Amino acid sequence: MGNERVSVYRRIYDMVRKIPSGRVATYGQIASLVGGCSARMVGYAMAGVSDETIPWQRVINARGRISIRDPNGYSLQKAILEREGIDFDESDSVDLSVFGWEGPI
DNA sequence: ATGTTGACCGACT
DNA sequence: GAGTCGGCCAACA
Repeated sequence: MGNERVSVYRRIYDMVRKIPSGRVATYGQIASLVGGCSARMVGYAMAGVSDETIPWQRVINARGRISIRDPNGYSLQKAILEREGIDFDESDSVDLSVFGWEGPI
């Protein structure tokens, strides 16, 4: 408790930092864990990331697909995730039951 | 202030 | 599977 001083964005980024390499989380999952924000806010927060220490690439949508519309950003995210060991099936989707993050303990 | 646009989501057709 | 819709809410014009 007692973290109301910290902005929601900061808490979103802190939660995203907890996702281990080789795992992915969904926007809604992060929003739910952080509380007080919607999946849309998480997506918006990810879009503005410039900090190298934030593993923004490990956040994908609830269907297990990459949500970036820009083709360059899309292939960048996919490439990084594949390098981390994430598998994409023939329809470019990740099996969340295999690679989905279980959450912070 | 108002309107539009998103790296969303779930329900529906 | 593909579209559409309403709800969500910050950022921007």
